[in-house]
Amino acid sequence: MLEKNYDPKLVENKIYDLWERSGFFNPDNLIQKKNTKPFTIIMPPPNANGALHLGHAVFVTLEDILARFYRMRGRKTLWLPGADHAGFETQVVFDKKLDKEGRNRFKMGREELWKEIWDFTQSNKKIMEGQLRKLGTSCDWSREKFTLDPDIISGVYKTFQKLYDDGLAYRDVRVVNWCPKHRTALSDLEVKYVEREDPLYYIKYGPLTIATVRPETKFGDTALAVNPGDERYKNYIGKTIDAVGVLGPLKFKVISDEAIDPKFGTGVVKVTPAHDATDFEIWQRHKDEIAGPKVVIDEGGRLIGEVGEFKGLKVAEAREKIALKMKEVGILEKIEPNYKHQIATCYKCGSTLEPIPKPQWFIKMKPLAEKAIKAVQSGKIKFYPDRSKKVYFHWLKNIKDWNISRQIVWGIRIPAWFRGEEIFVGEENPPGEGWVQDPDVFDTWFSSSQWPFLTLGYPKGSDFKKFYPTDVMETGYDILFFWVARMIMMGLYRTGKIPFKSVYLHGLVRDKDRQKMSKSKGNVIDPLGVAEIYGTDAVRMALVVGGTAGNDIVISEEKIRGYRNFSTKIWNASRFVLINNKPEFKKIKTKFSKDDKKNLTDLKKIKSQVTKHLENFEFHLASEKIYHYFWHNFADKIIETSKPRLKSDKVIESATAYKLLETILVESLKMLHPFMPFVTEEIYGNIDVKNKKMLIVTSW
RNA sequence: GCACCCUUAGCUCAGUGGCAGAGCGUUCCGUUCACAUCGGAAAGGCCGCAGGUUCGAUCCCUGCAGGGUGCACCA
Repeated sequence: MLEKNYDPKLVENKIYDLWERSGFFNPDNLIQKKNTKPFTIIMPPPNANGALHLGHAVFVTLEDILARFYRMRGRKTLWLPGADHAGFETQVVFDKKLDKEGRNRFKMGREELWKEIWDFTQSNKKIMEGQLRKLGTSCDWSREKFTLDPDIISGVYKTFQKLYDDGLAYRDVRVVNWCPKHRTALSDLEVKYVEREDPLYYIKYGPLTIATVRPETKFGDTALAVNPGDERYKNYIGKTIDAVGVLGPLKFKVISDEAIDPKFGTGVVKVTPAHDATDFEIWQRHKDEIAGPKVVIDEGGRLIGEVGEFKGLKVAEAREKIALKMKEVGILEKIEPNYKHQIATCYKCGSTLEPIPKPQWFIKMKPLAEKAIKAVQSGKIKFYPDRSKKVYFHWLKNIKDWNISRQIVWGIRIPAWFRGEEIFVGEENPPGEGWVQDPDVFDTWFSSSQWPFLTLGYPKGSDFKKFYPTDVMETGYDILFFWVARMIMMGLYRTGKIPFKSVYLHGLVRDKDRQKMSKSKGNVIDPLGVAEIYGTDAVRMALVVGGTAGNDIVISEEKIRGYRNFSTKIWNASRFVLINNKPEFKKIKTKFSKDDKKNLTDLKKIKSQVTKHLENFEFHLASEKIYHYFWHNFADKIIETSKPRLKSDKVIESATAYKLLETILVESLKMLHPFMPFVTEEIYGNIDVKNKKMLIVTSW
């Protein structure tokens, strides 16, 4: 019999243990219903570098709803959990930790650093696994993967080798997005553009004047450029002009290039191939005429090379001093003080990125992107919300090659070796002497892009044959490009098949004033903390109701409290039903009245609506419907009107009333189970029904 | 600059080509009843603005305004 009050603390751990020991999280222990296929979700592996936050609770809830729903519908359900080593992200977290301890990764050996981060992630991973359990995650722990498992690394190597052999992975020197603080290159997606006001300097180059916000790069200039159609400068094209530099006289060739916008500034540009990506490309088009990259800024953002007295200065300081000097020399024409422009910054630390030339590994994206576009256009992969595919197309149609080299230790080391001009790529060490391995590691997202098929043991694993393509990829819209698009590209490339049939994108979690949650604002809700107070079921419900695909999710403690009240309601209504059961009812043949039958028809209707909504990933509609039905139909009306009947002297009357309530209760618990698994399983365990199994595997 | 989204009750959000919805909040009433972690009731709306399509538009189309997000970029 149910206790007077529902206490999640007493119930949740016990129920989770029961589920876990039952083996039902593992599809191998489930019975497949006829004419159905397995149902597969690969969990977005949380980063093993910190505690779970509400964003994790969102994906756990939505995916757990799907897993439980399809499991109850008789499909062999695999929800495969994992953890991500999260290369750069973890490196940054660990850097901060080292900083607090007064240490620095640049002063540590590779092995030593690796070992420490390994231990750090392993202990985080363990904590995270416990937290996932607390949230009710019904995933198959026996298949859990880590992105640095040997088989995963081996698979990543094979993919890289295939890309290399197919000419899709190549090594090249490019001006890359360089973070001087973290001392690594970043992909274009990891660049955050912020608006800033800076002085715009107009500088004389002999007879011509250029405008720039970066006078400190002028030591790296190798030419001047104008638009070929610009009448003003027609006579200069191809000529070499004499100019006064801050360190003495200079000569520059004037070239013409379409990339120059005649309407901007003076229409003349200094070409600095080493420190500007566009200028680098201009140089590549004019290799015969002008000199290439002349590096004058180093990896730490300090001036180096032929920079005279400015050597060793940081960029910002050098800029001011150079401006003064230019004024002295008489080549500073004017300064526009508040020029508004966008600057590239590191998405993690906000440092201004320094474009510098570096040899890196790139992936040629166009051919991969075309197939990924087709897979969605043809409808093989569906997006929820549908509109997000427009964003997906837009990105893929304008995609640039992907820099996958990172100059950090934490990650999968690139399996490439160099010997002079020779390059060797392969899983095994190269034959012969004198090879040096690339010290760089892969961008984490490179390995993540292969997650769905590698976790299933591609190409030979039986799981791959059974569970691939997976059914749903459920993740946040903020990683549509980082992860989802790349998984589609790499899945198609490696396996020839789509990695998943549906993509469901949830939004960011915001507080009740629509603010993003952040530690500095002090509005962070710890999912485990509120689950401890109000119960996991309440937190899950609060995350689901009112949240639609692709839109941000608003949550507050009040809302969670509201759904705590709902679990109380479920508990008490169930308790009422169960205390009205009598042993003799079993023998009574009940006869439902007209009203009873109508109630049962209504129940059926609700059930089919909830089913439809879940099939369509309309979690908010399904949860609202069942919430409303249980509270305002079942508890408020059906239970209330049955009270006199339950007290009736005629056993057939009371037995029928009871039977009706029990029937509706059982069906309601089933419908509620995916959303609120703990309280429903606990109550179900106290109901005396025929051939009872655990609710988690009771037929929907 | 280009793209995408949003604008509905005090707040946060659902929703539909046919009388406008929920939660929270507010106000009032109610505790020997499964439940005060509750029940009952009420107040509260030009569905952003202007056109168009339609018998009928909050919903579909066009334009505008305000807000948000993404992508790109001119030195």
